[in-house]
Amino acid sequence: MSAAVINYYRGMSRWEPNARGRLEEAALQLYIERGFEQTTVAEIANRAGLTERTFFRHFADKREVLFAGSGALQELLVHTLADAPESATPIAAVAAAVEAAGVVFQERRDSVRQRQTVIDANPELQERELIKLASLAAALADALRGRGVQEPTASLAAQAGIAVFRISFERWINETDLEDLPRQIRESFDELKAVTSGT
Amino acid sequence: MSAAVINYYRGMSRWEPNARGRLEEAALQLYIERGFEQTTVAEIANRAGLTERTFFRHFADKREVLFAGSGALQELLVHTLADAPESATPIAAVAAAVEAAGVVFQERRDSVRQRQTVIDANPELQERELIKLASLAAALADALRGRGVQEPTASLAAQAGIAVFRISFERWINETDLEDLPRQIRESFDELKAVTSGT
DNA sequence: CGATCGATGTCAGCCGCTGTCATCAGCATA
DNA sequence: TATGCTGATGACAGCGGCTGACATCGATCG
Repeated sequence: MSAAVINYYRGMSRWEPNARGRLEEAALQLYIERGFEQTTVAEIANRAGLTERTFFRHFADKREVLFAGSGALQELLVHTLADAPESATPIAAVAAAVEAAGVVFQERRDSVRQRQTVIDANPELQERELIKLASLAAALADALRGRGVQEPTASLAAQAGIAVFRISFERWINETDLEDLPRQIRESFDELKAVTSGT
Repeated sequence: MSAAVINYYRGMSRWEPNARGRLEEAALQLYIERGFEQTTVAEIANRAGLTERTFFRHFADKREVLFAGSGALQELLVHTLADAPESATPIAAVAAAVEAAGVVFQERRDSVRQRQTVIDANPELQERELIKLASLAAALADALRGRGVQEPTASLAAQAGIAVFRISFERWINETDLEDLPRQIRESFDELKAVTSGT
């Protein structure tokens, strides 16, 4: 309809390109403007010039639109871990991967913060974030097993790494004076070492 | 209606007692029989002799009915941690709390397993479980801070403890030959120590 | 040129969940 | 004993998330 008219005058293809991206952008805007619960999927689709049905063809549910980048993050973690020297201990390999993720987050601090503000304001979104983090931990554990690490060592190292990331990330995003996330991550790994050494 | 009739003949109060418990029981049964998604709240309420509306007065949503016990678990963790000797290190205090939880789970292995089977079959329930675990970790971190432990040590020790619990629990519930959960927990704490010592 | 395809639109419908008001036994209190 | 209040439940309407089924129509391929 309206998109078709635009296309007609522009002489372009049937649909405006990048429907998925437009939906992501519209959703983030609205979640910030009105809050997650107060935003309907119909409103998001409308702002993107699409219909509600199309939204659900691109995203499994109303929450998932905020987590579109988690696949890429998982790949980064797994690849970085795989590239760690064979001699690296499990926790060192995990630390390298988590630190690499930290660098990426650091580079996009503003948008990361914006998104996190939305998530922190809504328990449903926190649930989704937690299961994504659990999925990352599972992927790390898998990658470790691929390097010959046995259970439960692989799962423990992976979970510990994700826990370190969570805690470092939270401090980095909340406290204005902690600007260096990778550094914060390194320090938290050291702190974890100190904490566990005194069982 | 039907409940009123029953009460009339029994000469008891207006409503059958323990509505909440009946709802929990009916829900678990149906989730096992047909699966979580295939069960409607109306069906649960019906089996419990109540209405859908009443279900939502007792539980915030369809998932929450499976997590009614999490409050008691949190209290157990916090109290056990508080009772640990003042001289105990943070991780040792956390270990004591998690181990106490392990004992409780051990005592109810059958019902725990049944419930976990339902959760493992459904991502929505896994999300809820993860946020409950995160809440437990937050409570442990709080309790540690109450003992004077600083951040990020408190959060790290708490998260590590929950990670150990998760991994131990998973192994305990999936492998028939690992019958002793508290023992599994102790061993995982030792393993964590070994893992982190080699950064 | 015609067939097929893929992204989107349209519509009907289920179900989770909520607000609102009614009901009515039990209890307290006059 | 009569009266009024309370708290748990029922009844009902309605919104919004989400899905299945079918229609549309430019692009692409043979």
